[in-house]
Amino acid sequence: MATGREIAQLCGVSVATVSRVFNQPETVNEETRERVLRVAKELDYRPNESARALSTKQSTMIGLVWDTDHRRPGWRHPYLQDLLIGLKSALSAHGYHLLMLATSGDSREVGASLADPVGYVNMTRRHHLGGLVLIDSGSDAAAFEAFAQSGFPCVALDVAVDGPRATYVTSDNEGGARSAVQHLVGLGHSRIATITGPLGNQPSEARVSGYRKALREAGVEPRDDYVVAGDFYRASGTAALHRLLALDEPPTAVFAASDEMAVGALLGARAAGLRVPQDLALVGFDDIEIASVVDPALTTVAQDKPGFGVAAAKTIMAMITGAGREEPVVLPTQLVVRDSCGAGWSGGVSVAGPAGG
Amino acid sequence: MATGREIAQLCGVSVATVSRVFNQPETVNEETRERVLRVAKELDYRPNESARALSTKQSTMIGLVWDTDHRRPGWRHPYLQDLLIGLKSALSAHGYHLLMLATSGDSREVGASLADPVGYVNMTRRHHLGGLVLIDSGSDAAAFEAFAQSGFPCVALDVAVDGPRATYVTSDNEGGARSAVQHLVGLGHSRIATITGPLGNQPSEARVSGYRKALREAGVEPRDDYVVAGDFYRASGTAALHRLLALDEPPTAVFAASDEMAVGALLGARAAGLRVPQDLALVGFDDIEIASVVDPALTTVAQDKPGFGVAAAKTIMAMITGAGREEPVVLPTQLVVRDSCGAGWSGGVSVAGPAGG
DNA sequence: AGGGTCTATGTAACCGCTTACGGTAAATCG
DNA sequence: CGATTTACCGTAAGCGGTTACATAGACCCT
Repeated sequence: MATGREIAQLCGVSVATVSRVFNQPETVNEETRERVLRVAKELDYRPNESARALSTKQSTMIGLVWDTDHRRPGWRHPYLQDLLIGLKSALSAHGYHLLMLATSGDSREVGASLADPVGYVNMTRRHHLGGLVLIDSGSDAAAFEAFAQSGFPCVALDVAVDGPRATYVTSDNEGGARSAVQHLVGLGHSRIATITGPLGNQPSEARVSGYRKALREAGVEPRDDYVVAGDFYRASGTAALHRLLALDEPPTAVFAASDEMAVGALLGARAAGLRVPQDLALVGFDDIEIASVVDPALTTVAQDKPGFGVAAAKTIMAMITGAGREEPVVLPTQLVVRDSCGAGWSGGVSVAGPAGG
Repeated sequence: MATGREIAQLCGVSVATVSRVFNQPETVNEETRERVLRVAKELDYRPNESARALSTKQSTMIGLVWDTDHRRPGWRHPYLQDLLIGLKSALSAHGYHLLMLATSGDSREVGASLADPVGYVNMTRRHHLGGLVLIDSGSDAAAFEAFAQSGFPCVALDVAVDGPRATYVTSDNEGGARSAVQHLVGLGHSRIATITGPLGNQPSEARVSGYRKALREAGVEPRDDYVVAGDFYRASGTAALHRLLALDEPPTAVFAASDEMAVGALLGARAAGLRVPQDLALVGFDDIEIASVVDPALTTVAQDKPGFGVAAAKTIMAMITGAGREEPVVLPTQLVVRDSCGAGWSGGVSVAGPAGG
């Protein structure tokens, strides 16, 4: 591998000049610059990033902290791929790269052990990463929060961390849920239940909140027995639906806080002999791929999937470049009306009277 | 940030000894070692990986080359997440990390321009990566092949590259396809068509080959008009099915080379008024999530998704550690019988006579 | 002509770690 | 008991860049 020194010798200049050619081209004479560039090309020169990082005390890498939650094995991020695409392309534009990190081992605390070679806290310091993008896997919120306080540039996804140089990006979960429930109300439903995500999960809480808000706005008093907790998994959707159907006054519509749970509820409804949407209207959240292929196709609240990645990248870059923190970004959601809610279904909504307290 | 020098001073030893404590602990006196470790812990010391890499001329990072194919926008890898999970965990065990790279810009050739800061060829050299994992995105096969010849440790997924230190991991595509078609034959079908992946794509070719082999083994002569090309996308499955149905003697069963296309075919069949599996049996490939939720649930050939990542990680680590190349690994597939093929369907298979040339 | 600017470049220190080499003292050997 | 090995550790030379500072010439001004 050719080094700067070799180029310098061949060009009859000093290594400093070679370095300048690549870092502050305007400070070097045009003729010299071209000579250096030509020789560099001939030698197929590639600057050594390690040497560079050592000298400048910063790297062009940002860490992506992503773990499959050990407390919820089998859990998959609903749109990791789109997220990565957005993240990667936006970062590339700045010449930055993604290093995949884990919350492994004992590295969960900020004062993580030196021995753990793979935890993100460790890696951040060992590699002088420019910043961190934190994907909430459900169990790391507290550790993320602590890390954010350390003053290191980071942006979390779907968990509202705060810190001197920390911020987050999330969907308008409340608004999304609200529009979903409003849609159901508009179709004539008043007995609307919801299947929530895990307790303590922020998007989950926000969706419940949006659900309640929409109900109140419609003059319907939210009922506690219509709010049943799930965990975003499919099976919990089925279980939750069973509980709802066992109520004295079962709901005529259900808003599930994830598409997976909505599919679970769909399966449960079918097993219970209910037709969707005729006997039970269903709306989900996420707009994962499955939503459009189940039968009936799922009405759902779509998130801006690549937008997450792009927003995260832009925000982290802004924080690396400038000082201070950036404002949190809240991405808009969009209700995608398909078949499971009964809108446009020729048979009409079968139950539901006018809204009334 | 504490440095090795500081530790050395506090301990009254030289930096060389500090370095030894972390790299060749057995060569330093136990008492000294413990003293150094204690001080390191107190100072919350983290070795600077850039300095380390600069000195040793190698990093603990391996590159993951993954692009969404620009020729096929919207294409998603069928199981990227599982792949990443397997890859990451297996790599972590060796203290290695994943750096996400792209085939961007003019970096497609080995002699890529120095100016391009993000292409994988460049990154590999600039960062002294330990090796590369190449995910076939459909259009990079030739570039991968060229790169593999360069002697750099790399393992490609689903594309058979060859080189001094290159190998690949893939599924038993031929065997998988064969078992799918055998199953169809076993159900009494003889007019079995296939919807293939893109021409030139290796897994696609292998699946066609398995299809033909199974047919011949069953004494059925493959017909050219029963082989229609798709591109792995859903829409191409629908289009292909239309063509098949327009034949004088339409098939009674279809093996699609991807689940996406199988779903497309399913939609097409439904639109054409055909019932699946009664009027048309359908088998897919991949076992993506969607496969189990469509109606009827898709019979398909499952790939060992996390196995890809684990195998890739093991292989690349073996090549980094030792010299030379590793043998390609071919992962077994498994036929997952669900409803779309008509097995176990009480109505039985409606068409299909005994196999006959 | 002397002083001040500006431009272009060289000099050399430094970033933090690894490691070849050499030295010292204790242990082992014939 | 002198010679040789062994265990342990320090010295110092890198690794390949960046950059503060110094220098030198060209140019402009009074």
